[in-house]
Amino acid sequence: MKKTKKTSEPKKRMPGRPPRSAGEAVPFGRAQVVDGAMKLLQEVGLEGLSTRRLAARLNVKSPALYWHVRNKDELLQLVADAICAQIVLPPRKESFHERLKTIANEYRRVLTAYRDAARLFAEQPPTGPHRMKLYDVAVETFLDGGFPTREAIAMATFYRHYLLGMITEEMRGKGELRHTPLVPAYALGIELQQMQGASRDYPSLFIAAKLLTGLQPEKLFTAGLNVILNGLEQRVEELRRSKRGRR
Amino acid sequence: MKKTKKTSEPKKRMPGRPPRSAGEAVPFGRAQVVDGAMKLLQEVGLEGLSTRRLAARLNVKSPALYWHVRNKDELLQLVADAICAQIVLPPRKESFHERLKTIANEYRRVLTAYRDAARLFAEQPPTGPHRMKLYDVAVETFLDGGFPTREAIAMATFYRHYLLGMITEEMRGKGELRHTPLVPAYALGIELQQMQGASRDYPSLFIAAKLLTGLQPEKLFTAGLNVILNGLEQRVEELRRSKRGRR
DNA sequence: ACCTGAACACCGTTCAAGT
DNA sequence: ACCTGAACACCGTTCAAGT
Repeated sequence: MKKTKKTSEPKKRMPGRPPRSAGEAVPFGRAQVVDGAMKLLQEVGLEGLSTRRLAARLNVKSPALYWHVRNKDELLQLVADAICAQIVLPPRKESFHERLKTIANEYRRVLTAYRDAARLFAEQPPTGPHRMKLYDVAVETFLDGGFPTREAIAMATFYRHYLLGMITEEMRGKGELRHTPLVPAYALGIELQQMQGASRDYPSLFIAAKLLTGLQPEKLFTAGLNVILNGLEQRVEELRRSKRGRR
Repeated sequence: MKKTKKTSEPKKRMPGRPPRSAGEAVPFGRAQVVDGAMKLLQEVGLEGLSTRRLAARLNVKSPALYWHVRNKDELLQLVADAICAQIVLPPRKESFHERLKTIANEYRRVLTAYRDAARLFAEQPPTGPHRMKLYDVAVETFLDGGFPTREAIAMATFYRHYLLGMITEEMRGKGELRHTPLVPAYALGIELQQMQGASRDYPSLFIAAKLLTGLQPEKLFTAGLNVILNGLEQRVEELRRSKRGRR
């Protein structure tokens, strides 16, 4: 996808290319567009990220973007892939369990660093070289773990959803989102507190709402992570047993 | 939320209300708006569901909607809640394991019946009485399972994300989405097949891409479900042990 | 090769005005 | 109480035209 087809991109600086003369306009390529989009994302969030705003930020009229990028969707995928590029993949020699753990922690490390990144990842399919490589490594891990192919790809996908879900939840109420009107989880809690009849209609939720502050994200993340890792480990053993039984 | 505050709604048919005379315009309330939105959702999907289209569908000018509904967001939440209303909650007497299982199966049963429902649920926070009740029951289940409050609400949330993730994936390529250009999972697979170098760059993914057809959704769903259920069960026992150890 | 001007077909929402 | 007309401030995208 990087070196194959994709949108026409300024040629890779071929030998005979004329050197840029002194007062020429700032070079402006796909990289700057993506970079600008990432910064804009940080500032205004996923909702606020529009092609027109991005153009304005780059001191350019909005149709200009369409020279560098097919459409908004491709732009978002490029942004997601650029973020994903920072994820460090686990070496294959690590164990099944360890590999999944480092994938999880890396996911979290990188996605919590960018505003709305988890939501972006959830919305955009894993196109783009880095995301596909990550996907590939995940599938490989499950294959190495003994999962049959179909199940391996399913598990890699479910695992991804689970991680994104945990990270999304962790990001609610976090700094980056505080400008947003009111973050759902907290809003829910506050609403519940004010809502007469809440303690009758939603007793457990009402109890929980009181504890919405003072959450310790990492702790919950590892708790959640252990749940799925243990579940997967159990499945691995199950598969191993059934294999051994067959021969 | 139903009987408390919320947007002004045609009064609950007070005693002295004048009966509707013969040739009067079709009664038109919030219920019809939500109903129309659900039908429109089925036809055009989440992307296509705009307030203006909905208005047109109801033979009304778009500002008219704002009498019945605060804004588009509230409308979407109402739609989500209406769908959620069909989920049958497990009785409390069932075991932890059983309750989570029926929640999962009900989720799947209902959400696969509506186009883009899983995505709608993932995007919209669980406001609305039915979704909150469901949330409440989930938290209750985890509390009954022995989870401390903070962990209970976290697990209920993670569990929800996991289920929505599985259902979302199952819906890719399904009938309702076939009109859509090309569904990501399949598109990915097809692209991979055509992509030269794919077998080198993404070997595991490439292998898996060949098997993207012929998936058996229910099978994968239960496989995925068992993973998380086993993981949770293990955590329950862990909590039980540590409790017993403390006294 | 890269950008602008002008335009198209849409959005969500507000608000005064009608009935 | 409920709806319309007119308008506002936005969208994403195309396409001929400029340089």
